[in-house]
Amino acid sequence: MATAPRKAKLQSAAFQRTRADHSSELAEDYVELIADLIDEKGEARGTDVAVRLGVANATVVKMLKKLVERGLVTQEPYRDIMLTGEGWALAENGRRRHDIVENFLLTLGISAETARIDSEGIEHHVSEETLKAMQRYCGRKLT
Amino acid sequence: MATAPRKAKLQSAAFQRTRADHSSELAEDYVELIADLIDEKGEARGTDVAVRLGVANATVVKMLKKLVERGLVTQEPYRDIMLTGEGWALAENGRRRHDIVENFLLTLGISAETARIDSEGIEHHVSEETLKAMQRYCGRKLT
DNA sequence: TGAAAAGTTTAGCCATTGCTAAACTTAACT
DNA sequence: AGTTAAGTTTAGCAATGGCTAAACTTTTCA
Repeated sequence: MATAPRKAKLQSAAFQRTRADHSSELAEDYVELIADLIDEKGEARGTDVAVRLGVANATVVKMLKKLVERGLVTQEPYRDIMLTGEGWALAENGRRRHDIVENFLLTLGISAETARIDSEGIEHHVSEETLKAMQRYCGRKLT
Repeated sequence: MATAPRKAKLQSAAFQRTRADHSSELAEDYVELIADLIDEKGEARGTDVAVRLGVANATVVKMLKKLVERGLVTQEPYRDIMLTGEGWALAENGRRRHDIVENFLLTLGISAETARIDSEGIEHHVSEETLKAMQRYCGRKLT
């Protein structure tokens, strides 16, 4: 049943990188969404974030505190959410990666819906080298 | 600085799927590694798993309990780790996905090292549709 | 065989990311 | 202005996946 014996592909470094990524992934998802809300509506409010993420209000509040600590977000009590310069930079970078991956999948012939979903999962795990190759494949620079 | 206003790409369903994936990802990484160890050395022992994953022994023990509960692994105290049929199936499927993704990246022209790392991060987030497209692109069936 | 080494398990701790329910602020509407 | 509705925050709980240290088995080898 098993294929021919193979070397274990998983090495501690790769595994740990993947684990560590998860926390920054989350931060990036929040920050990107906040950026989108600001661009869309002119402001980002806790409730909107909660609804878009499918998460409770209280969870957003807690997460925002972490993001403030990390210097990505600023906020005064009961006021709307703002991004720091660093926050914007992170959001822009996330959008860039996302767009490259999604476009690449579409170019590969993936359906729009699947491309959207897969790129969401994938965008945080692609190296710059791979992003470059994807852009090359699409035959255009997206950024 | 921001690109033109855009619709928020992130929808609650996609976000939640990504979150939910993380727990099965972990399970799959453990199970795949156990399968590799069995194929390589004829048996899988806790310490090897811990070393390969860069994680403490106790963490492996705890995780194995979860995997037993999920019906992927069987184990008697102080004995080595075995996979159930379901465990093997999961491992095989993980290997399949991994191989497709890694091969695809190599075909794209990515360096071996980067392909290995990126495919590790990506493999859990690609739909069957995308896997099929990747296989098509490589011009061969890998499984 | 019996002591030391190697490996495994248990116990108890911590951080993260969720949740609900209750308290508090701000905004909105008579 | 005062009441209600909407939005935000706090408090306290739960599950996950880590950790160390100490206890316990098994294996190895003098």
